[in-house]
Amino acid sequence: MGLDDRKLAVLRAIVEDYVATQEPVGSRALVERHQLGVSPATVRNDMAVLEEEGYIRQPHTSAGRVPTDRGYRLFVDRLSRVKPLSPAERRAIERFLVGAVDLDDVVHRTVRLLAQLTRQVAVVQYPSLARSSVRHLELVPISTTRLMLVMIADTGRVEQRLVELPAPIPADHVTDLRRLVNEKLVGTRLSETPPLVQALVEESVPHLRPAMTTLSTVLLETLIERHEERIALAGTANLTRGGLLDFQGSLRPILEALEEEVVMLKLIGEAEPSTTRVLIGDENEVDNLRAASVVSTGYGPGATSVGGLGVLGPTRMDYPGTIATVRAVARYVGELLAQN
Amino acid sequence: MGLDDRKLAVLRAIVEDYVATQEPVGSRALVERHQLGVSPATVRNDMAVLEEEGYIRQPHTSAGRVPTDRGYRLFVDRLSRVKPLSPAERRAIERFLVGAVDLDDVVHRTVRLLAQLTRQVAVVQYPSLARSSVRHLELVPISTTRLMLVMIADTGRVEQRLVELPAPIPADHVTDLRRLVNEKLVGTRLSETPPLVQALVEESVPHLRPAMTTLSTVLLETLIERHEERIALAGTANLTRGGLLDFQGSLRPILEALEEEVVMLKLIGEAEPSTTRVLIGDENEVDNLRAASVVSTGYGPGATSVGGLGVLGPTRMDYPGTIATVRAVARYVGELLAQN
DNA sequence: ACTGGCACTCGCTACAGTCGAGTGCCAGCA
DNA sequence: TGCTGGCACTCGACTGTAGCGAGTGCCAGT
Repeated sequence: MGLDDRKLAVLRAIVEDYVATQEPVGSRALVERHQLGVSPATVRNDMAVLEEEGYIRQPHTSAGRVPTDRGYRLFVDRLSRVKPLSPAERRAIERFLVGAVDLDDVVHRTVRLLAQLTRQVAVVQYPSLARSSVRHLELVPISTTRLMLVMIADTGRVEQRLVELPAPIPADHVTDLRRLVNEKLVGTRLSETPPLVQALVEESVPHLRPAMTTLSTVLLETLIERHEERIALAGTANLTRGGLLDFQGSLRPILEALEEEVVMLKLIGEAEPSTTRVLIGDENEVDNLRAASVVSTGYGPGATSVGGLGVLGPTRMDYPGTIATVRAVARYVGELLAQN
Repeated sequence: MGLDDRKLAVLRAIVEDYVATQEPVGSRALVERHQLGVSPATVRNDMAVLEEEGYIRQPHTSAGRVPTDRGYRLFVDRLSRVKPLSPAERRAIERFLVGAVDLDDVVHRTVRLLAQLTRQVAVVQYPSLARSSVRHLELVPISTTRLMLVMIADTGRVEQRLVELPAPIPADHVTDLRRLVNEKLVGTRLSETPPLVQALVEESVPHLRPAMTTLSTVLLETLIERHEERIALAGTANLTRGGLLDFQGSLRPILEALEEEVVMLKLIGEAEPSTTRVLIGDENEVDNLRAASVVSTGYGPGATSVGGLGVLGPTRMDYPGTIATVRAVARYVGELLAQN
């Protein structure tokens, strides 16, 4: 059953009105506020079809219509017109991101900016270690049997781990270790590192071997295998806008999901910079987020993504605006990273 | 006007019952559930006095009594009996904190543990840089005009900053710089560092001077002056327990306050490890938190605190239990830090 | 000084009635 | 065939009333 142009226009109008007013929209109001050129009765007929097809529904018999998840999906895919950012927004983005002193700062500023512009919850993934390469490895002696291993990645991420050595080790051995690991590993992607680390242990001279073995274990286990992904959150207070109407009355499941880093990573950590992913309500695999929508994309210095970012909000959100903002912010962050 | 022992016992009973049931408590219920040895009528007289003195109040004329902030204060100061941790809780704390791989991990585990045990929002401040001393400074060349400065503090904190040099600098100069700053600064407290950094610039040989000047600026401005404090949060979903009855219906102000790092730092970043601070409702200077209570303390490897931690919840909280848990967690974290 | 008894208050719930927004359907018209 | 105006109908939201019951304050009695 095809939907003709007018029916699509009706759906678009319903989505736009409902997003704006947060109230079920009736046929009369619709023809008043949009130039549809037909009477309310005609609109009602169209609405009946749209409802039959599952794009809209009635909360109660005597109420107006509300888009369903499927309706939003159609809207996003075929009906929404791109909404260019306002100059003010562009300026806000630029102003916000200059002057960041380090990666942490970049990520924090970004996530706050995104929350502020979209007025929703923002999530930013730190540049993924798996997609970073090693810029430098530093070994700092803490005691004779303890080293602090600091890894600096080309994305600016810095990770540190405590290494408990099996036996005391003199300072010049530490220097040797440092030289060796840097020679072998600098410049390699972390995801390709394991065989190199393995080789490092096997090739090492006997007196360094025990220390090198422990060091490699730490490297492999805590940095590479369970590659430590991280995220930053902001704007949770925005969940309370629309006073409990969104999210069917309880923020609890949303707040719980937001605290699960693994869940959030899965949500935002997939897309390439060029694509924007929109997950609407039910499409979400996380049960706790069945009442929410997520708009996410990747960011990176070039065409490949080093991390994801996005926002989470009620299914009743301004998709075109949100998508535009998420894209713009991701692009700016990518440029910022490219400068380093 | 003095409150005799029985009136205090009545207040204690009211607080305990209200905290447990979340419902205004009447005179009949009180005598049934506590061994007060008097009749409801007598309790009513006592209640009238307590109300006159501002320790309890009636939500409506025909309802039971509810403690006021002042009532909770009296309860916390004079009436609560210390509640020892259950063995299960002790075990949970130990289990949770072993196996942390680095400081970030310690902080994250701690904040989650605290949220889980108290079933409220937990806040943990990272060890304050101002109260840390320098363990090592590393300079990693990014390009000929860019260095990454990595500072490792004795508390395990690692901070990095990008340094844009005024002119290209050869590799051996970087080595010199690294040696110089480490010689002068390792072991000093960050709060005492400024004159040393100043001296470093003045004493440096001419060909290092420009680079050293920039480096010192970064050190002073971004690490020392606005000493970067950080916090970790967990358990925001716990705010939704007690379904909107706490926090007078809106989580918004609470969520907003939680996102303001400055606010949270002020709340939890004061006390010494030995003392526990309890701020009840109105006592809170932050307007957004007038409906909440905060229990906080300091933690550190020794007797002085390097950071604060605490929990935030409704004024109607289990103070004795929360205080005990916060103290215990702080002690364990202190021990953990002392081991490094 | 405490207690039992009693009148009183007032929030909560249930129920009935009204209002109005919005619908579905149908006959008529281009 | 497709659109429109008209009309009966539905049902949620709101209002007002009444009864219930938890809880209180007060008072006279022990």
